[in-house]
Amino acid sequence: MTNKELANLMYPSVNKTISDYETIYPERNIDDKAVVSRFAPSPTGFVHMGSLLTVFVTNKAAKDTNGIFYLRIEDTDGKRTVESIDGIVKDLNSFNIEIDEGAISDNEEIGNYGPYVQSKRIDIYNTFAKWLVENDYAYPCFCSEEDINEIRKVQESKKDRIGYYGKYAKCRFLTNEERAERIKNGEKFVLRLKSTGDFNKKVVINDLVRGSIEYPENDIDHVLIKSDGVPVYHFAHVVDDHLMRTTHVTRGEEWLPSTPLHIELFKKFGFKVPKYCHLGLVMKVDEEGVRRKLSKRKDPEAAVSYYHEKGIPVEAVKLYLMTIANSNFEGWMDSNPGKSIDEFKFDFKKMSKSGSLFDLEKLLNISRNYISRLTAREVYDDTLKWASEFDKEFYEILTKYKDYSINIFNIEREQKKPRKDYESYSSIKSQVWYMYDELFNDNLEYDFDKINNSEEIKNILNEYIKLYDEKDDKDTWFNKIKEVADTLGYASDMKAYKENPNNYKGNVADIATVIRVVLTTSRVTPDLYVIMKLLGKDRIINRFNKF
RNA sequence: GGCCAGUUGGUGAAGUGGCUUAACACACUGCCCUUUCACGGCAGCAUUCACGGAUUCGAAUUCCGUACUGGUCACCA
Repeated sequence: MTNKELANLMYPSVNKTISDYETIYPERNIDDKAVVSRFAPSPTGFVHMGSLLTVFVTNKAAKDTNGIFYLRIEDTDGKRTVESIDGIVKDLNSFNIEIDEGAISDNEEIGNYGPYVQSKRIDIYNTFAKWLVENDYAYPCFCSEEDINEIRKVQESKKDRIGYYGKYAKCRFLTNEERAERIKNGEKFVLRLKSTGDFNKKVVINDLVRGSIEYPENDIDHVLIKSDGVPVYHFAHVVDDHLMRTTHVTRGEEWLPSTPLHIELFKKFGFKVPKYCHLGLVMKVDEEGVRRKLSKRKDPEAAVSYYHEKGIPVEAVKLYLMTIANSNFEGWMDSNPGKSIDEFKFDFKKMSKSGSLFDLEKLLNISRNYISRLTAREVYDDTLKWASEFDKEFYEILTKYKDYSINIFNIEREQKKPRKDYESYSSIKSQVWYMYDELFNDNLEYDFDKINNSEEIKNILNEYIKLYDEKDDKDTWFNKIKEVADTLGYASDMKAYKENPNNYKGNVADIATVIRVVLTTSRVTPDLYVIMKLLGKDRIINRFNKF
């Protein structure tokens, strides 16, 4: 019996050839240097921070070269419950990552190289599988799980390499007649590669991130198609990335060891091997001080939604990702102030080979800097948007006092080096709450410093309110605080105070602190002069009386 | 256990044989400025690049070995 006859028996419904598909999915008509790349997640819910880095970098590489970035859904695992892809699409959208082609919802897609969902490509895989059988590059295997375990036991006892290969690959030695017989009897089978690799020879992987890496050639007769007719990752990867004309395969470094298999498959088909970019994993140090992969299950900060809840600007997350992706990015930013991240040329070669530690501290710092460069109006709009979803109370206040809020956000903003105290939109309320009477009313805890005697505090307030005038400019305003200091026996001149502290009850800073704390409860606030201007005399008097 | 990769300060890292007495950024510490905080300024923070050996006039940078960390060895991706 010929291989062709066997192939027909195995894949009776196949009615196309590989060259048919080559015609349907022709080489892309784009520049030689253009990168065609993809994000290919399995549909297990939402996008993980590590994946987001991969997506980001992959997408950037395509954009930088006027290439194509597409989304392919790898849903070939029957055990993982197939969920909607909406979560993935939503997360991508929320980071403004544009998809040129691919699935855009559970039953819609764009682009001419689809379907982009692997479970809809079974006919294609079968066509390629059939070709392998015809050419003696693959064969049906009838081994059960027990058979495989048996083989492993033998290999372990002989200290041989584990795996279905060479003389251990029992079904490799069946005749086509035997194969046909068993198939006709309805026996389940998987399709296995008939590997021609030699473990003692080396194959070189030219990885864009890692340079050239030598591996032993693959000689394992890997399963290509499972007994349910669905391909495994390895096979789908080769078929899809060829047909979709992918030029750059970006994936986690966990795929490195199976790359020799992928290369063998590409070569058997006579396809061009794409460029590989194996990225280091994003790590974190957990409570026990152990360095490990950032986990979707254990680490809240692994989920992309965490950043939305926290109100960390999408742009800041992107900037952070780029700093871990290409370490020269920060320097580039500094020497190109105001330029968009889009103008930065990303380079795979500059990526770190080892997995980088996820640093929330650094992200927040970038976020602080980013927010400090926005206009007060932008801060208002973004915060309002955030609050509409995550803080209804604040949302209402912001809506009610729009102009007032914008003025608050503008404190010490329009200067060369703006204030950097908002690390996220969620943190803003806790820094400006005292500006709003609605939030100022309950359970006030005043954080006084040196002067904490209420009689003395009232004295100071009484003395001060006599002098306060809303129309004062900043110097006049401060001179009046000095005046109160002088009247009550505090030093108005800091130098004089430092020389002879014992001659005074305290100094002008203590007086300013009292006013500050009575108005805001806090010792730490932005410029008190501006705060008082914004509060207005009525509120000031109220708060003085309230104390 | 086999195969592969990685290892520069608290963190991200620059660095590809002499310009490195190891850049930059974050964090941290001290001082200064100052009505608080922040900003800013100044200073400090790895005599050393996991360890051992080799090559060399010279090594974080090349080679070998060891250790540690990570990945992988499924009809999961």
